[in-house]
Amino acid sequence: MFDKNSVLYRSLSTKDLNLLGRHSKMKVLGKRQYLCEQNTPRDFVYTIASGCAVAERVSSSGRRQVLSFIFPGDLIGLSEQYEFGVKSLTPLTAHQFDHQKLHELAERLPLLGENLQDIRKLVLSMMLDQLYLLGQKKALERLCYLFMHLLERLPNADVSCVELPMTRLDIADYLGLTVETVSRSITKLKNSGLIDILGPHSIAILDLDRVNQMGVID
Amino acid sequence: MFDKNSVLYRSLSTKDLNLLGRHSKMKVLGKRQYLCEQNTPRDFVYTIASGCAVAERVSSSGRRQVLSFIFPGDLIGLSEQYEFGVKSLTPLTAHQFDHQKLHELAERLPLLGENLQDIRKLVLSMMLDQLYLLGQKKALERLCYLFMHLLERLPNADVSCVELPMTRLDIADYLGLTVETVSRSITKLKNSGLIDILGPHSIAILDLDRVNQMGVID
DNA sequence: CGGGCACTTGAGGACGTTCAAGGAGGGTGG
DNA sequence: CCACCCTCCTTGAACGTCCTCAAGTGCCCG
Repeated sequence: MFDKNSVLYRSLSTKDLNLLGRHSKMKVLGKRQYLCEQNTPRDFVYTIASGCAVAERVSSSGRRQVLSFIFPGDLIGLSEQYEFGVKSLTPLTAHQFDHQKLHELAERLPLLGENLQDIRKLVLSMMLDQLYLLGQKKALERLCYLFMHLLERLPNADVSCVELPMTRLDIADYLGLTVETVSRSITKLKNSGLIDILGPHSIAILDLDRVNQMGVID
Repeated sequence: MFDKNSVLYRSLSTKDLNLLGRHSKMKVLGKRQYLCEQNTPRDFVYTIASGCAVAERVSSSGRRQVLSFIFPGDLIGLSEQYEFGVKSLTPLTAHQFDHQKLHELAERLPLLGENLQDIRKLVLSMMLDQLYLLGQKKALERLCYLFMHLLERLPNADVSCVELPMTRLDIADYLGLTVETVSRSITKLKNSGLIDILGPHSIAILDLDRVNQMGVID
């Protein structure tokens, strides 16, 4: 039932997983629907079972920063309040937990508590990477970072075909660029022979070394 | 002994503070010295008693992202490994705790544990702000954000005089800009009458409303 | 007093944005 | 099933912001 790749469920016994299952509810969303909305009190915690989503922060002036793309296994809702909205990119299924219950369970199942801690560390580490990305890297480098990131995180991605479940606008708002710059940069990467464009929503990575080198954050 | 403004010590009884004090050691640093270095295993947790510091991440290519400016009361070292270096900007004093001991104490003192959780939330929230800042805001807006931030956080700051304990390069690396852009933007803010430059390391905020409006993140 | 570092300012250029237009795909209703 | 529309993507041209390179000034510290 639960995705073994999820950090939340890692190392848990079948018994523990069943216990978790009894406290979870399945939530199903269509395309471009909100799993949770910005600035609302957190009621539930979710783990993504299938599909992709985006965590976004929209200011009153209308500008939007995409904080993260979200994939199967990921956990949503660790902070007290939803400081950002989460919107599905594809049809999506998620396991819904009452956050109070989950923390009670974490007290009883030390492994679960550890997993929650690990998730917090992962989130922190990813955010540090993104800060470096936005502060220091150029448009082409940012895109290479994204492609490597997607290659790692998308369930069915491989070098010969990386699906892009998000729009150019989502990418732009994630990388701190405009749609046009994203589009032009992708074209430029293709013309340089680093990637191939298989369709508007899928690319192939032709020169993994160079894409990786341009994208890495160390 | 301990700064009451620090979130870590908030609400703690004198008895609890004394208990903490018995497990802490004073650490004293000069200017521009490392409290902890990037990519070294975390051995200690620190709270800043006096002085300012900067949390920075330097990549192998030499580019540097300043993650945060650090002020009295702030806590350093919650993550497993130092994912960033912390360097003093001014002479600095800090309370040093063994991180193992601190977490044991947090088990025994629920208030302390809560404070640690609150700090994690604050850090997360500040990082989200900074992501928005770097992804969406322009140079002038970033500077206004910094000034408002310093006004809130610096112990002795008020509208008529905000000290800047960091160099232009620190500011540039924090805001994802170059030294020259920072310098020019400060001049531009002065020429627009939003601020006054009292010296290379102190400014006055003349039009608080507009500076705030340009800097806010919502 | 000298040297070095930090800060400022200028000129020119690169990178990214804005504005505008055109095309391609997908979904809906006739 | 086709026509239409809408959204998304791409491309071009002009512009603006920020960066790079370079020079000059001021200040702190030895």
